[in-house]
Amino acid sequence: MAPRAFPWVLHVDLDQFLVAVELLRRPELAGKPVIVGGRGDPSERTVVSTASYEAREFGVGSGMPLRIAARKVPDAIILPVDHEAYLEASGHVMDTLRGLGMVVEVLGWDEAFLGCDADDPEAVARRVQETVHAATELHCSVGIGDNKIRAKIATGFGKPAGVYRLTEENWFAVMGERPTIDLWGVGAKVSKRLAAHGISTVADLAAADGDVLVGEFGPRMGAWYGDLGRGSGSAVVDDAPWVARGHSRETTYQQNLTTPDQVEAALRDLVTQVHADTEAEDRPVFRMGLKVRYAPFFTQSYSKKLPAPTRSLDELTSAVLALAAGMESGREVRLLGVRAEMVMPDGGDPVERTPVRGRI
DNA sequence: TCTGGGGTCCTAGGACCC
DNA sequence: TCTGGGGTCCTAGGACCC
Repeated sequence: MAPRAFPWVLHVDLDQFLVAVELLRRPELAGKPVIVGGRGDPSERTVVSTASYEAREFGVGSGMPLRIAARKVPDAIILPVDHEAYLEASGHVMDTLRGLGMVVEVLGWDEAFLGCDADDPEAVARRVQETVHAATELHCSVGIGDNKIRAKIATGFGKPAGVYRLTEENWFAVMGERPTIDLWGVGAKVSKRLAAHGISTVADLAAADGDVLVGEFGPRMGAWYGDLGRGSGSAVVDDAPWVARGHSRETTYQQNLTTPDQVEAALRDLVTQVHADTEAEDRPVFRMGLKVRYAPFFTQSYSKKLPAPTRSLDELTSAVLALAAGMESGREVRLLGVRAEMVMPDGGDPVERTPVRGRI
């Protein structure tokens, strides 16, 4: 169906999704502090993907080094990330949502926007929760908004397993006095830069001088942040399948790489994986990128457009090795990443998307 | 405390052309 | 000998999200 704007947007977000999927096959872990991350080994360099609500009580959350999480919750059950299982559960959830006859815009493994025409969106939200639970035994929270921004932010107030409505009516009452970092798309860096202009709250941002924002962040992002402060945004829901612009593979090595031979072998391995990912989509590659993190934590990236789009592993490999010639010698390498950008399926330009996750 | 992996989009500055 | 302004393409780096 062609994308269109809806009077209501519902944002569906599965509660503690990775943990919830694990609990389905290990119900005896319910009620315990469960952490999903890496290969399940807290001695490795990795982070928490999802923590159960019980583990969050101890201050553990997504993105935290697994080592630290294990220290905070000594009796936590730490499980490895099982992509296949989550992908399958995710597909089941998304199919269930489509089965309701609604337009579904998938945002990630565990969340989606739904277009809603009904007069009583809360009733629809409850029906979504019941249907998803009946089909998958998974609980979700639902945010209701008059656009995607507000729907997305509303979900946070509904967790867990609740429903919350955020519209032009209550935007400033609910969000006005909150810090800008609570907005979707404002992180630590941007909130600090805003604060330097005396912009601390959402209401401050909404009232901020557009010229100040544009001066600080550029024409597009400046305008974007102003709109974000006012909670204004698109209500278009688009169920067109996602087409990736590229694929990348990266590895943080448990022991830093120290020799050029180790680096070259690792790069060849990564290029081979990326090549397989692009071949799986039958799409030629037009640009290759290389990311290097030197110890202790300094990142550099390089990229180069190829002379012509190609599907040859040899050509991708030589391109990456050529980029690697620009690496600093004699420094220990902590992470390597290889990225391939692919020609769009119809050969045309990629469709324009907007700043937050390219989706709103 | 020590920081994953896979994505997206935006901005700035240099090169190059007219 | 010293020098404009505008446009586009390319690359590096930054920021954010799940």
